[in-house]
Amino acid sequence: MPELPEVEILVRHLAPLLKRRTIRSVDVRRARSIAPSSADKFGGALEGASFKSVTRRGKYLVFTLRDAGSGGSMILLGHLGMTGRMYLRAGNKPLPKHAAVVVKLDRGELVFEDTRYFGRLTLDVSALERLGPEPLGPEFTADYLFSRLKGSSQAIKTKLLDQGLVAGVGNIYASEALFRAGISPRLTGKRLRREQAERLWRAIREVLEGAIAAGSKIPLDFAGIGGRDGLFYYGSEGGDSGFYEERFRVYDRAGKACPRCSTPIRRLVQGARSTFYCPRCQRG
DNA sequence: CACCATGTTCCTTG
DNA sequence: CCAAGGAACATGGT
Repeated sequence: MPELPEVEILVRHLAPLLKRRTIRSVDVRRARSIAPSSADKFGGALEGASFKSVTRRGKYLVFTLRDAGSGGSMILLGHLGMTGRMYLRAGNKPLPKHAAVVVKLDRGELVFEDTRYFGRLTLDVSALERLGPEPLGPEFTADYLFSRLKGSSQAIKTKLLDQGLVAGVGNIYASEALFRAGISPRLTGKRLRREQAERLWRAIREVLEGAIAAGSKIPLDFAGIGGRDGLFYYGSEGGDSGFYEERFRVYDRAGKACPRCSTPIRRLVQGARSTFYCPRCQRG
């Protein structure tokens, strides 16, 4: 579920559902999924607090709460890791096998489910300080991107995964953006020309905006009322409409035809992660 | 059994 | 001090 567009869609669904809800108690079912790791401290800090807003920063969910005692603000950060999901549970359904944390509200309960337990729900907000600019915000400019990349001897694809460079791009959209920009994932930062940086800047924004627009059209049920749980899959889930089929042009498409030139898409490994690209459309 | 998976942090090496 | 590379975390799918 986890790159910027998926988190953005999740936040848009959750915000109205959680606003003004009060936390009654917190059921920590996996200690490693929270911080501070003491369930008593974690739950104690949250009990009685109410949601003021739910926003996003990079791949993080930012829950701004009103503290019951002091009346001041506090922030709860959420990160989905690789397999995290969040939704309000329908009262009649059992908890999922990998429910990590259940936040019981004055009405309903928020479930944080996470199969691999790489995600977190934390009161420690220090991770935010290390994040680079929002890719869709005003601070992320072509000049910024070029100046940050031009000294790097690292492959450009690997650099795009650096959350300190730009916040929210992950393994899928890094490949997608490079394809859209027609740039080889192996190109190093120092060999990237200004004009390429400009194209890459535009491609990153377009790819993310496109994914958000696509996600906005999917009927989802984060309130847990309908037939499906409120889960937003990036992949070929959902069945209806073949909607997901065209979401990715190169990611996970090794051996399949490039949508632009029909050359088979290739997979390579960079920094222990898969990269997908078209060897013909992405040279140099 | 082998290998792969949307992410981040920590450790080592240079 | 910094950059870069890799392992670790944990579970499931193919």
